[in-house]
Amino acid sequence: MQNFNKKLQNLYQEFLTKHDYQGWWPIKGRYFPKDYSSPKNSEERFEIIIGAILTQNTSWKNVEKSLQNLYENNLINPKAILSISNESLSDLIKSSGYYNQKAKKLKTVAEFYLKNKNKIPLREQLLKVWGIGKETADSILLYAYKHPIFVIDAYTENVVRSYLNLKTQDYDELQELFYKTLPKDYKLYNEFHALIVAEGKILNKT
DNA sequence: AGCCAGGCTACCG
DNA sequence: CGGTAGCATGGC
Repeated sequence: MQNFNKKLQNLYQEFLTKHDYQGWWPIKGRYFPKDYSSPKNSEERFEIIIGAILTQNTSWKNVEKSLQNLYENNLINPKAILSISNESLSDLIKSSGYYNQKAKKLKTVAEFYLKNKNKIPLREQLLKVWGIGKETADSILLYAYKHPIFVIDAYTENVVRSYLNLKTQDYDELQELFYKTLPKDYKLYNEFHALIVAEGKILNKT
């Protein structure tokens, strides 16, 4: 077990050397390596939340195009999202796929965001929102609210399996692994998850 | 020309 | 309950 902890901690350094700082979460298409200050305001926070929805089972490349469309129409704020029709909204986010579902999800999230204005959401509250599951909730808590929450995704499962020879697919179990092993530091969790994605992308091709 | 991407919901047995 | 079809575009 001690050995396992050490392996996981070493993996962070290893990936950092290999991939360098990732600069997550991107704001307006730009990454800021080694800068963990975003979101700097409410608009950036809402942009991250929108991105977290749009990227569900979808490559970030496709999401960027949708976000660009939303900027151009001044839609990176909850009130604007709520005032546009479902048809127009889904049209703007078409490149992200599942656009009918996601248009609805964006509205549900916008409503939640307005209702809890200036409040930090709890994980259990986020999970009750239609369209937000564990990974999206955790991404929002980590990247939009800087909470020390470790995000688990398909890449994480893959990386843990190939580097640590652990083959669980259970979200909670995987998450617990990281909590038991790493200090609760949101910058560390931010970088580590981004590095796992960088590594996971390579892993899938080989 | 398939297969997959920074998942989630609804429904099935 | 656990398992899975459906959602849908763009890139490789």
